[in-house]
Amino acid sequence: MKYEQLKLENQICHRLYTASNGITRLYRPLLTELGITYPQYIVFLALWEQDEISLGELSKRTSIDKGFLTTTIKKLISLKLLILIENENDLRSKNVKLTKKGLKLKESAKCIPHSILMELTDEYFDENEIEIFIKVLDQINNKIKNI
Amino acid sequence: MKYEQLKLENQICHRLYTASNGITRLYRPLLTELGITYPQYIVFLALWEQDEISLGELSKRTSIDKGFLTTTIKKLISLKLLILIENENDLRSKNVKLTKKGLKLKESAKCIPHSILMELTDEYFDENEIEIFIKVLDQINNKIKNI
DNA sequence: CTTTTTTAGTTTGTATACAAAGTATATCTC
DNA sequence: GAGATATACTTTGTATACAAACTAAAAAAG
Repeated sequence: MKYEQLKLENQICHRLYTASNGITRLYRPLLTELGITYPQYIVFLALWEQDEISLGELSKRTSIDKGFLTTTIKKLISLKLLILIENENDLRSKNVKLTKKGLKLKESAKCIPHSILMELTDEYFDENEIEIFIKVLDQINNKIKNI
Repeated sequence: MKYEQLKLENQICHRLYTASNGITRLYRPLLTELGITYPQYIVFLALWEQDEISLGELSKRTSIDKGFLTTTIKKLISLKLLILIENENDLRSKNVKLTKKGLKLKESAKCIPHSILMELTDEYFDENEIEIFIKVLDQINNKIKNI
């Protein structure tokens, strides 16, 4: 078959693209309850783990593009969930800091990972296969992280 | 650990999100040469396989939202790669049809899947693991297809 | 056959993704 | 320490993703 490799069915990338979009849709109603969106949630996951990091560092940890991160942070500041703090040692750099409201959100978010897991897995998922799935995702991410 | 499940490192979804965005970035330069974008490429993969299908059918096959598909098709029509044909039996429905130019693009696209594979796999990827990877993606997609 | 409901596609509004150009500060080089 | 270079972040422009409201035609129900 001359064009076998162009068949949609044979594109791992299309499966990945569909799955990623779908998972974001799965999160949407849960996150809407918290008043945030998926990439905003990713920002919070990073900050709940370590607060007061620079925009550059936050971009690295979340893999969210710096340009889009600027927009996202601005939005979260307008929602009183974050503030930006100037770095005295380097006036170009700014640190992101959770407000009390932003920190409190963590309590409401606690149940989200479990809820998502439940929605995804009333069909049987094999533990070992999930492990391999994660391994391959990590290989891909490792391969493309500098692109 | 009370919040262990909120750690970014433990989010399969974030890995998936990063991988999907990264793969799209990987395609970008190759597709730019053809003058198209990633979702446009997905539309072509579907049409090269079967031409003259309705917008609804195309949306189902590509998992591209109908609203966005309307925009995408309009763009591709302006690039003279497609045309829309009225369906005489149902005036609500329209069929998408490749132009000669759109059909010809297939020849230039033929090498893309292999190029992407080469870029991704100068590190070792295990055949069996890829198979499991695809299986899990299919399980996820199957689970969320109606959301 | 008229009314109701469903279906196919479009439009609108908001959020996301990201390349590329721009601004300001810091660091390096001589 | 003045000029060149690099870094941190912002802005701009275009494309993507998608919910929700809308339009028009088809199918179903009465």
